[in-house]
Amino acid sequence: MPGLSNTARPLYEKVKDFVLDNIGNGSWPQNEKLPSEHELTSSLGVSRMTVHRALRELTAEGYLRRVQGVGTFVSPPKAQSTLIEISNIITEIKARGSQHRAEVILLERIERPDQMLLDAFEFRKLCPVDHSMVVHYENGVPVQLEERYVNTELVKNYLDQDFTSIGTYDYLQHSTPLTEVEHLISAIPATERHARLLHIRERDSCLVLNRKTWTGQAIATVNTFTYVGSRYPLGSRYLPPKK
Amino acid sequence: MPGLSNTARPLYEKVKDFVLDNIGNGSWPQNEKLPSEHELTSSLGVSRMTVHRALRELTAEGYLRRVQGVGTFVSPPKAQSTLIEISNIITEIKARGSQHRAEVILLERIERPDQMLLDAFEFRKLCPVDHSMVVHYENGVPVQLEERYVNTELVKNYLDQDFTSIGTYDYLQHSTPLTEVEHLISAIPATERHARLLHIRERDSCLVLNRKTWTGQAIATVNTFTYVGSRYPLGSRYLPPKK
DNA sequence: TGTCTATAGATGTATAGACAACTCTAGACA
DNA sequence: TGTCTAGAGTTGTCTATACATCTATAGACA
Repeated sequence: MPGLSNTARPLYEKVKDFVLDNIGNGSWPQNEKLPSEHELTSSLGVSRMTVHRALRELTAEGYLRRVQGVGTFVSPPKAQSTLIEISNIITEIKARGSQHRAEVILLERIERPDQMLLDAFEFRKLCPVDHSMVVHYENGVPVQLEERYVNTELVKNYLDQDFTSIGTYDYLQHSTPLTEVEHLISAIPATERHARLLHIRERDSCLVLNRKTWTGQAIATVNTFTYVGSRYPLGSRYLPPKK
Repeated sequence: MPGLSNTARPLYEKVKDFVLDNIGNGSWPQNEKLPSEHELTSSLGVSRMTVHRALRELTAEGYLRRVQGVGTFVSPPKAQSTLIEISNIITEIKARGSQHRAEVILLERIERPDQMLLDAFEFRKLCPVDHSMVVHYENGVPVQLEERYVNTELVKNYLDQDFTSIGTYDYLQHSTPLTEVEHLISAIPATERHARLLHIRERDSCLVLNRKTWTGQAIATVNTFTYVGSRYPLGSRYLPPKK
């Protein structure tokens, strides 16, 4: 019982607090070897399974590193690699209390993709591609140009959906759950077309989020989102799980 | 034993696979109520703790939603909000096999910050700020301008560290573990200074990652990274935990 | 000196059982 | 009819125990 707080939390949470405290106040510096599960079990007066669960979760959260047969160690502090959450623009606009509207600029089927598209899809054999462009407005102001290319072999009836109301991913998620995703964020100067659609000047800076989706071997979609930089930055906030 | 794979994985992993399979092939659609732990226990022939661990981890990973006293349900598919990992540029350059070099452009102490700085730090009382600018090179090509403002009250001896070799965060992490972080990604046109330091043209598009760090109430740092968009995009790849 | 092996010690997984906490509902009761 | 209550069902936590698996090392042995 020495060291464990007496608030009404589960025991394994108290053990986690105990460990985080020791890391936080410097008692257990980086790469320090923790007491073994057995030692913690007897010194804290809880069962080994409880200690084990606490240490396992802290490991999953990045605070500890465990090596079977050796021991448990304090990990170097994280957040030198940090997570950012990219959310669906429709839900985000609504979450901000703004009004959302979408406008379909283009819907077409490309029967014979050019070389650039073929490369992007890593095609082995030729296959038609569906192409869509949608502009999203927040309170009447255009904030995002969304461009999608979809492999027709993998997603049927892509062009039939309602592009103005459905979430970016919802359609694909329903048809093919558990896919792989690749993201790439970059900055580009606005082309003449960008400028016209987003009400900005040519060569203004745009934030581009490129998203590729896989199912098995073949690539199903390439989505490109162009955000107007200053109007719509991507953001996130990380709060450590410390209570 | 019906339904569990026979590869050499731990049992709770097999149970997770079993659940993910049923979600993936549509047997258990969105919001479907899963069999209770007791039912899974007897139908799969494993103990309840094993089932419980599998379901708990799948819940933490976002696949399930559990309500005490009611049951377990299939969550709507995730990845409409997706995670991106931002890594330290030094380690990333080295991971790509390139050579890294950094050049200190400026080191100064601002005794009386102007209004813009005061706002960024949300200062209550006046306090000097340390300011640094470093350019990072990959194989001799400038790829990033790193600008930091540090509250001197919270981080002592900031200007004494070796800016060219130490990781972006390492120093701060050592002195103050378990901090809060806020990120903002945006795109801006290069100023004359950017253009000169990064060997690009004025008004070229730059990717900006703004990072604020907090310890308790006061803000410790505001970091600004300017990536040259096309040369150094931010990226990530998400692979579902399916084996 | 070098190599192999047995072993201690650590973490990883699995089980059975018990109790706690929460939700919903059928049925008692006014 | 409306309200309250007891209970069944479900998930959450905790313990005690056992065995598996991995690692490092001390000591036997060539």
